[in-house]
Amino acid sequence: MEPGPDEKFPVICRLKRRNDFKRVYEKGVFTRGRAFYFHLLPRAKESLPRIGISLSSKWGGAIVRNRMKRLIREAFRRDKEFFAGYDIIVHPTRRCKKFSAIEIQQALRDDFSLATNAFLQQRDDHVSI
RNA sequence: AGAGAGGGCUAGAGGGCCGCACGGGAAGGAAAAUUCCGUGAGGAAAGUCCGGACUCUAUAGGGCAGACCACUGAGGAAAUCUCAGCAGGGGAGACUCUGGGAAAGUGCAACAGAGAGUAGACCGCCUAAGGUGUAUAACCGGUAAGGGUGAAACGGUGGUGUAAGAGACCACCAGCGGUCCGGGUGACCGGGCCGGCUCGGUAAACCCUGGUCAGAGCAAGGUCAAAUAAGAGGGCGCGUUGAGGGUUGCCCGCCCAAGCCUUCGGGUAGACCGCACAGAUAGAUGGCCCCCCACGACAGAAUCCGGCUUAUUGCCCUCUCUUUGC
RNA sequence: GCCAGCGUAGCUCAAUCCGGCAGAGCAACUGAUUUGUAAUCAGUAGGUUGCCAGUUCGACUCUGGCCGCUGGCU
Repeated sequence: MEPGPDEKFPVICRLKRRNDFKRVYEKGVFTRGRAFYFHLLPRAKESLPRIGISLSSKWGGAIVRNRMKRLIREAFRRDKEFFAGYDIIVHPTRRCKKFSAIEIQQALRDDFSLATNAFLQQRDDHVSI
């Protein structure tokens, strides 16, 4: 019985270890979107994506940060297939403070597709050089 | 109706789908996944301002220094805690704020002002006695009632008195000290008598009196695993003339003592316990829809309790003042 | 999470211990000098002393509470 394309278990889909974060920061690629910044590191194809969220205390109070993390996690849970094959660290910008859940989901999709395109282009450039 | 004072309660409710953390059960050799059930943020979780519990390092003793607290009674493990009271200040009032000692000593009070603490004479007032003398009143002189300065000027009012005045003297009042009586557990209150006639402010200045106090803090601390275990420079000392360490900050005294201190360089940063009838270690409470209402404010546990302070939604009760009407 | 420290002119800092007119340098502005600019000289302005209470006659200073910033401890 395979996990299937359901909307469950973001448990093993999270970056947990300090080493995991370190690897993404050091070996991954940094891209800027309109509402979110990403650190990306590709993994094996079709494997489950893993997400980490980075929010400093300067971003807001504990309530605001918790809410942001929950909304991002919810959007990620809904669209796990879309992010498949990557380790992702998300940095929300101040712009998404006012966003609702739907807006967050839309912005996350848009910015992520932009990021992957840029990433693939960068890699192709590297290969061509 | 408006303005205010005190106290209390509350912190969206119900339903559907999906999802998260922990615990328990089913099936399974075990783990993961699956499925069922239960539990799952606050009145301030916040600030870290007080006090503890707990843990480690210590602890023969003495002195000095330091920190904190301070009306009375009760509660409390304790507290910059709570309740009730007392005194003083603020307010028109409901009510509220503050709380040892200034008569043990030292210091401070800018500017202004004559004078800022046994001080003082700028303007003013006086010519009785004494001196100079131009014989008015100028000066020496006397005085501190009035003006003026200041936050504050050494009691207030009235009278006697006097050259003018002054607790110099008298009456009343305010205040101080002593003593006696009565009330109260007490802080204190009320009254009588006597005294000197007035003795200021500041202790959130030093200080005095009384009381309390070892230091650090769960990133405390403990167990396991892994890694380096290799060095280089500088300083002091090597058996009683002893470097260094411990003993609260300092001193005395005491104890240990052959290696110690410091700078650079190198390595690991995982798991479990601590840890909870919510409870993790990238850190759990969310999303969508229906519906009702006041249309949802401040805001998220990280060792745990008792308080304080600050932020903030809606409502209720009691009371005060002002205005208008009956 | 726990524990410390700091907020003064646009900037860097004094004055705070022990309360008594809030100052210096750079920067800014105006004038002089120069054909013009820089440098130089003379002058001017700029402050809720982070905020709010309290003690005091009087607070940058003392006391308490908030706000912001910085650092240390795994």
